Amino acid sequence: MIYSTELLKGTLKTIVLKLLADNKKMYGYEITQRVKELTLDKIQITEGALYPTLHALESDGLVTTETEFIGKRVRKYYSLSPSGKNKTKEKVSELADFMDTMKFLLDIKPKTA
Amino acid sequence: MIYSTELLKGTLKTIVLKLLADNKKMYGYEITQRVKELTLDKIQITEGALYPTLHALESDGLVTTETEFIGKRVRKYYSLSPSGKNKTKEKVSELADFMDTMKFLLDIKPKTA
DNA sequence: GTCAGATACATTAGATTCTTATGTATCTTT
DNA sequence: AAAGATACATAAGAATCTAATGTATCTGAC
Repeated sequence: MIYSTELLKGTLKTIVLKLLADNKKMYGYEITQRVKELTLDKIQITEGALYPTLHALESDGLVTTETEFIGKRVRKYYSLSPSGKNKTKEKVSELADFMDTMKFLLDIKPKTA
Repeated sequence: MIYSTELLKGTLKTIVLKLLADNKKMYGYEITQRVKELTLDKIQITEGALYPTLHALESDGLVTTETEFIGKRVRKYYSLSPSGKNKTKEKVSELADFMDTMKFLLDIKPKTA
């Protein structure tokens, strides 16, 4: 199963932040591959979604970047800033809370027969 | 806590379908109030989001409607069609699966120290 | 009896966030 | 030499929400 695309909406930023919190520094392509691998291909982050997200995180001051050259090819590493670490905790706990709420909502029993 | 709005995206249709599956028939305003009540105000469905969603479900043949008059005021009840019932099962199980995947993803441990 | 707040429908402009497509360039494997 | 993987990026369009606005009726408090 590959999830219908609208489910990912709103969770991408949190996923990226959490991965950076766990891995110190990562680059864009690596993030797409890691997510694909960890979710057994169920979640595939497209580059058109990822790069704008990374740029937004950077302009919000949540991540910092450093560029490396692998041969002649550029590789741009992203790391959490201090405020990014705080934001990650917020977003992860918000999402966890939201998922609990949703689980409850999807298990509710009838009120009217 | 009230969830940041982007989280709701993609889950609204599923919430509505599930409520209809559990309650046979409901009207729009009732749905907003029920969700608000069940989630202790954490999720508040706006009318601007709900009504277009209900109309879309209807034009997709997933729900049927019947109009009632309460005094002079119109009340429009929505009920699941047979295909709506199948769709509900699909969407609920997809969302449940997605949430499991997300929980795993948000709990992952570092790969690189 | 009137006025505020709740009930109940609906639409629209604008924001956000994604997909799909496209572009550029390098590296690796056959 | 060519195909596929690696690696960055942008842009047009679709989808889905918020916030604002509109209309109208009902109810309870003063």
